[in-house]
Amino acid sequence: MSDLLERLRGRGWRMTAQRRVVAEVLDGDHVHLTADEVHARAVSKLPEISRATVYNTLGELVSLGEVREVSTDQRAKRYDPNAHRPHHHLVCAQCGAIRDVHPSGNPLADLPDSERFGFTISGVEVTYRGVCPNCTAA
Amino acid sequence: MSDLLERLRGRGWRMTAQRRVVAEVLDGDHVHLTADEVHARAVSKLPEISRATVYNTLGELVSLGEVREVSTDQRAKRYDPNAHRPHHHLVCAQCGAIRDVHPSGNPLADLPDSERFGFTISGVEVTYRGVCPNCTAA
DNA sequence: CCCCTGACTTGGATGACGTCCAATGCCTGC
DNA sequence: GCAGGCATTGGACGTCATCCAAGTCAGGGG
Repeated sequence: MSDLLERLRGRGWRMTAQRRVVAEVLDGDHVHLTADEVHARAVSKLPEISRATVYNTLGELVSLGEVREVSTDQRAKRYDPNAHRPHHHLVCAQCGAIRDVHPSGNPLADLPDSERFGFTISGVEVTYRGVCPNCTAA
Repeated sequence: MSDLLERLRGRGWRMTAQRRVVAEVLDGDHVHLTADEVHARAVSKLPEISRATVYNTLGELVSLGEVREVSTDQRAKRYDPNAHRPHHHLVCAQCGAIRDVHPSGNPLADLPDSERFGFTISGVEVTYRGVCPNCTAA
């Protein structure tokens, strides 16, 4: 993750304790925290950090392309630090668990011109829904 | 749409003026209204209808499988009366316009077992993003 | 045809999530 | 170090949605 911090500094990001903590919280695979969860974890490392700063920082990381914003349900947005390797998501309908997945096909190729209605297509998101092993067992 | 009303009555739905109006508003292709838009249109036909009733009725139509809930952005949920023919969505990143599309591939077949993490997959949603002809021109 | 009952409707309170703002704090280049 | 400007703060505000208790109404039984 420190490479992320280096990269950001290189882009002229002013480094502060708050931003460092937020970046640290967003580390790892299959991490998909809500803003509130990020804030809760950040507080445990830096008690005086405010919600507004977490929202600001997350928004900046998204604009910089370092973090992806994911809406798997109609609840709070989630933040996915795995922004550099394209992937899609698999969501448990019961507990909300999320895994990153890499399907083999190319959905963009599957949309014929006749179904594009003159749009200039720029991207596609795929969300698989199902029930995770834990919830199936229960 | 009256066939929808017939079907619902057949399932023991108590028919009321409010429900009829909501069902009428949700008619047509490429219709993806928010709850508030549904309410606004319903009010013009039945001035005293309340927001709560619109939310209740939309929720029931969704449980009955007659309407699909769609979250194309992180704003308000949208309601899609085209629930019987499977399809995906194409969204304009600028104006938010939504079209129903029918890609040729089968995304479910594109997810190998090794990428299923033990989940029991039940469905998949695909959202194409781009810019519509109107916004491209502007 | 009317009445009764349980389902439906209402609107206002409540809650989750996110944004905005003016005042203050504190990086960083000089 | 100092200054200037970007970053942080927290509390108000906004949007979308849900909840609730009280009143209303659809439609089957008599």
